[in-house]
Amino acid sequence: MSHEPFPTDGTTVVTCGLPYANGDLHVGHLRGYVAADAYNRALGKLGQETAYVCGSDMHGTPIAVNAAEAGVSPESFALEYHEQYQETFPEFGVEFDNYGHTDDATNTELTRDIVRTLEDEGYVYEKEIMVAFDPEEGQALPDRFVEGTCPYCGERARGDECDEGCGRHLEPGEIEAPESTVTGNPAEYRERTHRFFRVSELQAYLQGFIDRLEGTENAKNQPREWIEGELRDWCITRDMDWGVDYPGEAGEGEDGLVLYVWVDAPIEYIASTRQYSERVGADTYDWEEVWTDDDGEIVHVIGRDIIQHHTVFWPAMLHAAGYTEPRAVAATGFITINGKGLSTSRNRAIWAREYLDEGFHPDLLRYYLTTNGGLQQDVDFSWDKFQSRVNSELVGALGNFAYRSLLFAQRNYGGTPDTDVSEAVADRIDEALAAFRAAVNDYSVRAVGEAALDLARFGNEYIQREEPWNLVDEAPERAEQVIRDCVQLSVALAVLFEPIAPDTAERLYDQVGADGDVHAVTLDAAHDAPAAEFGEPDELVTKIEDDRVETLNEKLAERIAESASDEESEPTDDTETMDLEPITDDRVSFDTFQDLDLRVGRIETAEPIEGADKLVRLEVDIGVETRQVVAGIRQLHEVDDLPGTRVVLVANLEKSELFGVESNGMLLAAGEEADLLTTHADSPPGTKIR
RNA sequence: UGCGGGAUAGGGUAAUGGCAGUCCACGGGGCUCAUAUCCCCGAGGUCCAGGUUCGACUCCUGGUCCCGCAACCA
Repeated sequence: MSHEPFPTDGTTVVTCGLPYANGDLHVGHLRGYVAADAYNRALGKLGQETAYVCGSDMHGTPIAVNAAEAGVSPESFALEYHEQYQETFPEFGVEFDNYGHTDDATNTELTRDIVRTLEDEGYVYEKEIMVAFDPEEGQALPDRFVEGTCPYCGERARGDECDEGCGRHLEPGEIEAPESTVTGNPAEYRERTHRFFRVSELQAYLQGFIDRLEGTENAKNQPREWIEGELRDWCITRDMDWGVDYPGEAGEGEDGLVLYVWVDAPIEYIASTRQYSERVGADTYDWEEVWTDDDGEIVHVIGRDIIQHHTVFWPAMLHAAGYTEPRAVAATGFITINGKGLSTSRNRAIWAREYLDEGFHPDLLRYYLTTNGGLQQDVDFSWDKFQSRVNSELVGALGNFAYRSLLFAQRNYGGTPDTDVSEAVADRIDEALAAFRAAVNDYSVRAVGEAALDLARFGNEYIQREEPWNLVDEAPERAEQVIRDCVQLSVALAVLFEPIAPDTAERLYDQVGADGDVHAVTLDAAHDAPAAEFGEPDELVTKIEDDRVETLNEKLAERIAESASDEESEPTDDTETMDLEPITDDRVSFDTFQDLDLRVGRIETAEPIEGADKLVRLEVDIGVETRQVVAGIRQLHEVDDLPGTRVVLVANLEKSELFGVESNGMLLAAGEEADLLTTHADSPPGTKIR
């Protein structure tokens, strides 16, 4: 890796975070993939040798669990999404040079290879650790699938950290009185041999790395404190079936261990580059030049939730295994919908498929997502803003300039007037090219888009100021000059805008009859002469009408409301298909039941707890006193409707604290969705339940 | 609540400690080849409270709000 400005002599790879093959694509995903695609295209425009690769992340517990629920193998479950992604990306102009997945042979073999190297280099050690095990389910319970009592302070704690008490990190096996967080079954410890990666030995290296790293501010700063603090070794194996088998001597995977998903996932970046290289030949693009040579340039575009993996564990692995370190990590912010957090479960999302089905051109969304805010900023999506930006910027500024210029040129000259571009306009184009180059070196796709839009605005200003329509008769030479300039500006716009809106750029390039492939040319093509003759231009971008936006807003609102009411009706509709837990065989004595002090309560006040999805803080009148209780009941119950509701409260449950709010008692509620229990006559608050 | 990131006009985005600028939207006026562009005028802003300073969006202290990760009394 160099720190020379782009273009460098080295070979670049641009990657984006692997989509997890577990659900449909929405605008939140698209933002990162489009940004990385645009960035890669922009690098190409600078003449940088580059490739854009990615792949689906197929492993990990959530896929295993969801596949089991769907009654299919994890492999076919994940593959189905993988294929869907593979089809969808090109529809948005996101064109990977290679798109693989983490379960293919290239990746699994390379992963085992790298792990073996880590072992050979002495970065891996075995350690016997006690792993929590659910004997009834016959299932190991890694990390947060177990909780119990902290051996240091006696507080309730998670398997890996005493989160509520002393805050200590807990090693597997330390926690006392473990139980499964999935089934609630008491867990027992079994001794297992796991493998650890000595990240701690790479601390000095990582400190240097983070100083060299380029990219967005959040990616460069967030890991600092961690890298400069105490680095712990990293357990890289898991007790699971689904994943890359650990490269064991006795036969791979024989001991039932797979690699932690965060080991094989980023290695897909390398594997995918390699697949590309092998397909096109090393003469065209050599993956080893990127990943093992000093002048390979690796640029990761990721979501800001996975910064730590890409700035600590990943460079540690690369360094220890003898690979090139990343030059830049650019972390994108998130997408909100109408100012609220995108939520797939509540259907508050704009789905990739939905957008296309509405018939909008992909370039419009590409433009919106890449230029609405800085890369690391959160960006809000609304159909209103979408319309406004498309109409005023793409239609009004860029589309209108190209259309009026080319139409005028075609009608008056049948194409490009036969004269040279003025020096002033050539200079203005150079200015735009410089802005474009600076944007790329700044990892700012937003500024790439701005460079084009600014030039379009200049074009409108220029043609307006010169009024060629008044000059054709009075000063024909002058008119020719102006229109020649405007046609050249259109050529430049096509070249500059290609990374952001590849198809729009291609159509514009066609309209001016330019030679060559606008996707392949470099920035100097902005000065290339257009065709002497070309036909009448078409509208580049279509305006979005108001009633269209109204309809879209209604659709979205309806859908969100619908999915909320679906959730409400689900528990009753689905009783037949629901897996009901068997009635437990253990009988309890009446005395044991008497130990519970259950009371009728009436909710007095209710307010949501900041930052929690389901929790609500309640004041509950139980006759003798009013209790503050925290309950996770927002799936089914509107916070505003709660006051006045009669509920059943476990009054003598030990106190606990959630999100920093004390909970003094527990409400009884049915099922996963927490359907509240109530009384049907009018027992006053405080009445004992028996 | 722990860790981290962030906050500049209605929406974006700039400003080595030195006149808060710019794009879109908004109000008024003008122009018109074009999918209503351009020009002129106007209204509107540094999250809050302290501090350092001749001078603070910028530096320091405290707070508020938003977001991510973790924790979601089931």
